[in-house]
Amino acid sequence: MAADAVAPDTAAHEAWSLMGRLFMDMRPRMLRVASEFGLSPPQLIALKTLDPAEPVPMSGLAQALQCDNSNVTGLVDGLAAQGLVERREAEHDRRVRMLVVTERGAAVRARLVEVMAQLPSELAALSAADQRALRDVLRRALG
Amino acid sequence: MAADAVAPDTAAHEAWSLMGRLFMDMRPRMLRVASEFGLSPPQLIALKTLDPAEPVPMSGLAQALQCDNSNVTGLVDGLAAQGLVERREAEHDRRVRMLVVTERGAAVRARLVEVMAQLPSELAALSAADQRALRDVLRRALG
DNA sequence: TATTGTTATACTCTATAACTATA
DNA sequence: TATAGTTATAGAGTATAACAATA
Repeated sequence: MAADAVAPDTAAHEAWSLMGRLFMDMRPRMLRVASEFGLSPPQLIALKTLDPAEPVPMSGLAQALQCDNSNVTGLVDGLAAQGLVERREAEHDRRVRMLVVTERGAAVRARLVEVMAQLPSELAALSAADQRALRDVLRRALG
Repeated sequence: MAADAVAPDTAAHEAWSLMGRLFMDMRPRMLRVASEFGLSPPQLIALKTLDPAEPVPMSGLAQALQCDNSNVTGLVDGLAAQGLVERREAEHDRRVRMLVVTERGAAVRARLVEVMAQLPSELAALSAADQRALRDVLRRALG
C-alpha cells in the first residue's frame, strides 16, 4: 500500500527490501498450513522448533521461542491434547519436564517442514545459474 | 533447535532456507521497535502499511493486512488514541471512514521504516560485489 | 438487498506475579 | 535461597455473528 522507498540507497538495502517482499508473501501460506493442520500459528512454530530426535525441557522451548515459560505451558497443552508431544520426567531433576515429539507429532512436523520449505514462485522461476548465485552469496553471508 | 535439513536438495531451496534464518533474526528487532514506540506488533504493521500521502478506507487497510474489518476497528482505535491516525468521512459514501496519517503519525512511521530497513549484520558484512550480486538476482526474481 | 464499519462475544497469545515442588 | 513449571490474572489480537447507517 505505502511506497516505502525510504531505505538507504545501497545494493544491500535494496536486496533486503526485496527479501522482505518474499516473506510477506509467505505469511498467508503459513496461516493456511496452520489451519490445515488444526494448529494455531504459535503452536505450528513450536512444533517446528522441536527436534523429534532430541527431547528438550519446557524452558528450552521457551528460550528457543523467546517467550516466557508460562506461555509455553499453554502451547504444549494444545500440542499434547492432539497427541503431538508428550511431557516426560527428567532423570536428573524432578522439577523439569522433557518434551518428547510423538511418532504422530514427528509425521505432522515433517509435512509441515516440507510445506514451509516450498519455494516462492519468484525464486522457483529463477534460472539455475541465478539460483546457485543466490545460494553462494547467502552461504558467504551466513556461513 | 531442530535440524530441519529436510528441504529438497537444490540451490534455491538452500537459499530460501538461509533467507529464513535472516528473518528469524529480525523478529526480536521488530518486537523491540514496537515496544520502543509504544505500539503492539499489529499496530506497528498497520501504521507501516498506511501511506501518509494517500488516505484509505478502513476496509482497504483490512484487505492489506488480510484480516477482518472488525479487527481493524480496534487497531485503528489504538493508533488514533495516540494521535497517529485520524478517521475522516469520505465524500462519496457516508458509510466509509478514510484513514489519514497525522503529521505525528508520519514522523513515527518514517522512523519505523528506517529502523526496520536496517541491514542484518550478516548482509552488511558482505563484500560490495556480493551485495550487488544479491540485489541483481533478487531484482530478476521480483521484477 | 448489499455494504461499511461497529459492537458483542469467544478463544488464543502473551506477560507478570504468585504458587508448588523440587533443588 | 533459587529454579522449573503451573496457575491466576489481565490485556491485546483475531474471527464470527448481529447490528446500525447508508447505499
